[in-house]
Amino acid sequence: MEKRVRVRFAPSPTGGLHMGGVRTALFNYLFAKKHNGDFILRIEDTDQTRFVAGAEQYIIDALTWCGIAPNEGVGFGDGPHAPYRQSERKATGIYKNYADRLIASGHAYYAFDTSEELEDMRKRLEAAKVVAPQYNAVTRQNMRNSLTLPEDEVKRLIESGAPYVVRLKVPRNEEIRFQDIIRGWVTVNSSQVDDKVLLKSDGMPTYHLAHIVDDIEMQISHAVRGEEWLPSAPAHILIYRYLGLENDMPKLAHLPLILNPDGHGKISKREARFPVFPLSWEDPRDHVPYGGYREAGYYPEAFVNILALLGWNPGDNKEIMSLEEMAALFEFERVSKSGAKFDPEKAKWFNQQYLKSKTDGELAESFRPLLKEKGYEPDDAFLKEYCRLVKEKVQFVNDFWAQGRFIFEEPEKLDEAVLNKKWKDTSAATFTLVLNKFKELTTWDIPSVTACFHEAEAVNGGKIDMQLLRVLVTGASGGPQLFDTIALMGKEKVVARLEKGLKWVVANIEKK
RNA sequence: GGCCCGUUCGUCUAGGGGUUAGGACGCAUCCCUUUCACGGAUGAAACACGGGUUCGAUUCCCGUACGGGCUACCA
Repeated sequence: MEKRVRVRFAPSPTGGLHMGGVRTALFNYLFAKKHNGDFILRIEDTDQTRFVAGAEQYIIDALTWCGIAPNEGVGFGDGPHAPYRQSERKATGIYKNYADRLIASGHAYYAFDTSEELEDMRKRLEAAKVVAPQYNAVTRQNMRNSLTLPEDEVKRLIESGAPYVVRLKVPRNEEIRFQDIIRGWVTVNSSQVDDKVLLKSDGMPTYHLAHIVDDIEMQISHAVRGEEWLPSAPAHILIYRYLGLENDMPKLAHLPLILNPDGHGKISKREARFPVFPLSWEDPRDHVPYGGYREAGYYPEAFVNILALLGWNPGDNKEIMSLEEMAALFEFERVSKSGAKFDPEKAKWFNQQYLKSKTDGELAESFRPLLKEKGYEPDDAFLKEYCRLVKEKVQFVNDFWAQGRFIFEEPEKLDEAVLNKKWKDTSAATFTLVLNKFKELTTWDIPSVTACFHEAEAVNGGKIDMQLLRVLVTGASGGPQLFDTIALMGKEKVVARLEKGLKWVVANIEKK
């Protein structure tokens, strides 16, 4: 019988969760949803030296914002396997129990080497031109551990409280073969694997031991994680094997990494010219602030959509998909093996697609608070119309203000490039005519304003340059639909702008 | 350096022994438009290289190159 699908996202709270981590969480989420399984959040806080206050809450907030909340685990309600924080699980003695089992069966051992002794070993090996210095089947013979020390000495050391670690006893030369759902068969020789530390001298398990114990205990069916774990997977296979759990271990899926669009390597928060965090993040240690996708104006649906298509696709050409649609289509067989460079331009396009699908009312509601910050609180009808005009021009609600700011505030200057290019000796008379026509107008709406302009053209005896009118009224060479904008601004404002603009242009622009 | 993983337009990717190698972003041109966009159409743009296997390879195999990851009592 197939195991119930239970997957976990297991970050360590060492900082803000970046977009790569979110994507790992997302794939876990999609897979769980597709199979009506469980999605668990487990916090892997076994490294006390790297613990960062607030990081755990950030992870919870980020997953929530993205709409991919786990249904079990830290921050999302305890399930049958509580606690879900490894530091708390350690208190139950669970990790030590498993380590003891490995020691009892002869697959793990105590090591008493100090960090200086380890350092010396590495130096010695490097001096001897050993390419990959490591604590392994060969070098452990010369170190202080329970395999080299007499039994009573080991006993004495432990009883005296001497610090020790527990290491995995990796065989010297053995082919380790395992299957990855995404990559197929992977083979590594055990000579490439070092005697990994399982239990640290502070009693905490390392990732290698802890995640295996927890995946077994929590009955995880699939371990989905980043490609950076591929090299240590053989060691993990060995641990499962020595524990007699190879048949119960989760299936493995190593996700390709998200790469920097320019430059090299995986995405780094320092050099990126785009947000790398879902939510803004400030590390309490150095107080360097980083912007987030939320603050940049991305819709969570868009953000998650972008991420999903970085390394996965449904097989047809569909790109805009809801979480539900993606979950229905998701499978690891369609996850690519190679890393994907993130394209910030395409990310913006995705957001634009989502923005275009919103109603004017929805847009008005999301723009209202931003506008209030600027000191303006127009009525609903005005705001909706504003959004209708401006939405076709932008990718983010955050840009709504800049796009139509001139409607609220007088422009500081008029676009001189356009004026210099197009202003003619007859222009002043032409636009005075337009101004006067506008002044006479009693009904001020889109059809009336449009008709009024056409009347002016009739009197003028020819087309009147709309871009010049645009500059005179709005200051800019481009912007939303002109007549619609003029109608929205109201007669008083338009007339005043036109008068003032005309005066300024006559005094400052050279005629053609 | 060693080990592991990878390599289709600039980017994300579809495809897969015989295809005009498809789509999307971006870019260019045109159409729509008396302004600005949206939209529509079109175009430029890719199978890393060298050997095999085969009637035939971009697709399978092997090398090389390039890219990425790992190489801690970090995850």
